[in-house]
Amino acid sequence: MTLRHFEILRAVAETGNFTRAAERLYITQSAVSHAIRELEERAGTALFDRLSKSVQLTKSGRLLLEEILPILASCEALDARINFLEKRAPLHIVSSITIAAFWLPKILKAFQKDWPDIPINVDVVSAANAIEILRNGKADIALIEGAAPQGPFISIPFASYPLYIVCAPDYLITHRELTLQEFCTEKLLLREKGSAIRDTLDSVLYLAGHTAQPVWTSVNSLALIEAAKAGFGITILPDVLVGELLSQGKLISLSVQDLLLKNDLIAVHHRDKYLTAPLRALLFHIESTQSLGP
Amino acid sequence: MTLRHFEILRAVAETGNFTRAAERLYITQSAVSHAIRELEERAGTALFDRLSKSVQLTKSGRLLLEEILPILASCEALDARINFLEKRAPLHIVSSITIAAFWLPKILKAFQKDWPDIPINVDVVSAANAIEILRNGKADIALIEGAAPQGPFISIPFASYPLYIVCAPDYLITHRELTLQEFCTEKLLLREKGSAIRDTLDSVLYLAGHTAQPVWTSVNSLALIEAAKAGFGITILPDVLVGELLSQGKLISLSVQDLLLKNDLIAVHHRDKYLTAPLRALLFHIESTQSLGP
DNA sequence: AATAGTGATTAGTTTTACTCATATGAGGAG
DNA sequence: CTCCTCATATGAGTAAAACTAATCACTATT
Repeated sequence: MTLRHFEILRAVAETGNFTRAAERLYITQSAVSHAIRELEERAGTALFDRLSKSVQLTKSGRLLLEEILPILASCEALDARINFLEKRAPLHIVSSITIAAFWLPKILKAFQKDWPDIPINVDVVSAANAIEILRNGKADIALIEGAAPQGPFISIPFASYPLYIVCAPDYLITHRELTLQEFCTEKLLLREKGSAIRDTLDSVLYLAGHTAQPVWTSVNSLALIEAAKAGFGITILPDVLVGELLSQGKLISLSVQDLLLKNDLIAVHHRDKYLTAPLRALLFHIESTQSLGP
Repeated sequence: MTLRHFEILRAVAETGNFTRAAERLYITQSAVSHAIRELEERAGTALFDRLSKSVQLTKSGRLLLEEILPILASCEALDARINFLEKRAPLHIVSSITIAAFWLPKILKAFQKDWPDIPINVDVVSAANAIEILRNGKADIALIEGAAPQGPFISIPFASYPLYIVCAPDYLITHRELTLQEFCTEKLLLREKGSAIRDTLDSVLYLAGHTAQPVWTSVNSLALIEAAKAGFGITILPDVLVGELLSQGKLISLSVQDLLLKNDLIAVHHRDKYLTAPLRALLFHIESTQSLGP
């Protein structure tokens, strides 16, 4: 009992004639005869009465036909859509806050011009969570800041942004060029551990034998900006967030010896996960993003 | 894209493992691998991500699986019922009035003991109509009285009943044994042309050079009985209808030289129509009916 | 009686589905 | 680090299935 048998049964029922059913299916009458007989043997009863000039469904045949018609219809509908499976599968993106705010909108706008029908799902999470979600296969791609993660992943750097070490103009400070050691003794307003900026800072300090002991920790960069503006201390933030404040003179920029001044953005996907055409297109748009980035 | 591919896809999705899917289906892992690849080539995208120890449906794979599950379920439900197609197909019987009233109840009761689930449909029609319905394939079997019909039919005589020529005791008549000619000059109360009794009578008279000119014609034998009881004339009726009245003396029996005294009952079916098991059983019960008949 | 139109049958061929044997690759254990 | 286990992939060969070609048998029509 295959779909083929069902197709042949339907053709015979519709033409009332083995020979014409065969012509419609581009096979020989003999093949039709075989197929119907196999079905009849399987059913244990005749499906057609053979009249002299035509065949006619028996009651059993009619019952069977009624059952197979919807099955055939489903399969044919499926067959028509199977080429477009990818176009109906949603893309799941996890992204850091900053990338989601400043890069992702442009990327997705460009992507959706090419693939307007792909549903897109964005989750904003920390870098560490992003990788975990990727590992579990719950997302197709992660856009994070910082270093390429260990594990079964493929990382593609696609942009970077400068970081500024800033404080309020009235924040009391001896010089605008600090050593690492001096920096560590200042009042530091920092992002939480696990965030790209903080992790990079911590590792640089660790290698130099220092430790940052922030007076203020926040998961939200905007809170750090406000704290810095109010003169509570020194913070490190992306140019996209503080560029305008610097030019307005509401914050001033410091420099610290040997301290990183930029953050890398990377797109990460699971090594073993198949790249669908839409996903490849998305990656292409991400890679083309460097020039768009601030 | 065959049902087999769908079965394999489902097995892999459920086990998350080509090898175990193969074991479940009693085929080799290689066959599973081939089948999945064919589906993936057809779909133009991966359906499973190959992880190191297992495989996992991609989003496209999940979409496809959702579509094929109901199809597979329908096919399996069908497969379970296909053996019993005959048991769901109704039998369509056409029958003459007399047979329907006096023989059919016993026959159907016996039949339904063996095949309790077969729906049965009885239409009571004239003999001529019965054959026409049979010719069009609208009925499976006809139970009629009279001669075997011409055409692509198989007729099985299964019983016969005596006919009585009767009139009221007070009906004025010279003798109780009439010649054909005398009979024709009496007031005749007869069934309509096309009925078994009338057709047989007419043909006997025609061969002897006579014609019946009834004073009363009815499609309903009971009306003829009442007319005869009231002394309107002579009628010819089956023993099952008049036997009791004769023994009560409300009607008396006459004899007519060379005139038929019995009617044959035959079961007729179309030569080209397949005999299902239930239909064969019904025919068997009909043939066993002789002894049951009155 | 000849003929046209139909399905059935059977032997042979092509195609498909599957197996067998082997390659390949990722993890984990010694 | 190498070897072993546990996976899938691949390719050649085989068995099974589907199909073809040729012919038969039957019915109805001319």
